[in-house]
Amino acid sequence: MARFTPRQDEQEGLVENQDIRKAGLKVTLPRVKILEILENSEARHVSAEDVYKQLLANDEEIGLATVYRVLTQFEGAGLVERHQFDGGHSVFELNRGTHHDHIVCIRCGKVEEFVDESIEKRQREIATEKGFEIADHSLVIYGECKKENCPNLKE
Amino acid sequence: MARFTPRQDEQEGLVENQDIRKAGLKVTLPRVKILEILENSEARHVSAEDVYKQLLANDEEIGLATVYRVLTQFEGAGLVERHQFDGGHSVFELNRGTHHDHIVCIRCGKVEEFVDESIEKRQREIATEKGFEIADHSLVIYGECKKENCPNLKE
DNA sequence: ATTACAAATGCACAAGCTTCTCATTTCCAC
DNA sequence: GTGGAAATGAGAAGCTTGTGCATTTGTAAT
Ligand SMILES: [Mn+2]
Ligand SMILES: [Mn+2]
Ligand SMILES: [Zn+2]
Ligand SMILES: [Zn+2]
Repeated sequence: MARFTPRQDEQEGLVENQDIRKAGLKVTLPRVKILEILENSEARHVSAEDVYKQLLANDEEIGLATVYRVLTQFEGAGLVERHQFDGGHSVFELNRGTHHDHIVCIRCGKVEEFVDESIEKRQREIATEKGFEIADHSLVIYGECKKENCPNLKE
Repeated sequence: MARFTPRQDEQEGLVENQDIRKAGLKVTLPRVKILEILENSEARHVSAEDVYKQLLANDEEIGLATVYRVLTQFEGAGLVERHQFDGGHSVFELNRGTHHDHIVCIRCGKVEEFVDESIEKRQREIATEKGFEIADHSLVIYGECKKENCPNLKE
């Protein structure tokens, strides 16, 4: 009966297992579960602690150290991106292949995304002017979202 | 002879003592020394640890906790600005009253500054589009500075 | 100059986030 | 199925930043 049992990744129709392999990493249960959480989580931008708490809620016995290790490896492999919004701790999001910047509500923490080609272009020009070979950039706008939408302002 | 002894701050021709007072803070030796370091330090952008090490080098007996406390108070008073470049720890710089953004060399850590009004304007427009009341923003370009200038690339 | 008291400091300690250590377990090529 | 390298879990440790408290310092009024 074992002969016709499909492998788990085929069974569940997941594409991410191949992504993990492509990154040169062994396909382990923690890595698969963490990737699932990144895919399915309500919030697109999550901290390591957020991922860990989700794992606990799903009764997965995965250590916090592993979460940090795996997220860092996924970052190195280009599977996820790490951001450092003000406040010190990192947040991660699945790399969907399209660059974007962020606007964050300083009251409720909501994160929205945007792309502006004219800003991108000016950044490239500035780097060139300064003699820098640009590798990356981080643009975060901080503000207060609309009062009627902001969960931290119901008075 | 004491009658005609000028106060120390007049004696040294420093303007910052008044700035500290204007912020509603007592003019204490640690605060004066820390402000001096921010004014005179070679690097415009320094970490709390950098400031602390400078103090030690100057034989000042000022605790690291005081450095953090004072820098945070100066930030609150608008005397200094705090930035969170990638890497986890904060860097501080004297507030010279003019907003600017930063471009950082990922090899040697060098920081240069720039202002681009078209980027500033687009940011304001994007915030408005998204229904955010803009409070602040952080734009950092990461790249590699010119090889002949980069101290971490002499081969 | 002395006094008087709130404010600030230094030290030790603690919090919060992240990384490391290492014994044990898991994946995977054979 | 087995072997062995790679990965994990649990906890300790590291790093930056903040706090509690006894002591010192700055300030303004004597
Ligand atoms: Mn995003
Ligand atoms: Mn600057
Ligand atoms: Zn909000
Ligand atoms: Zn450089």
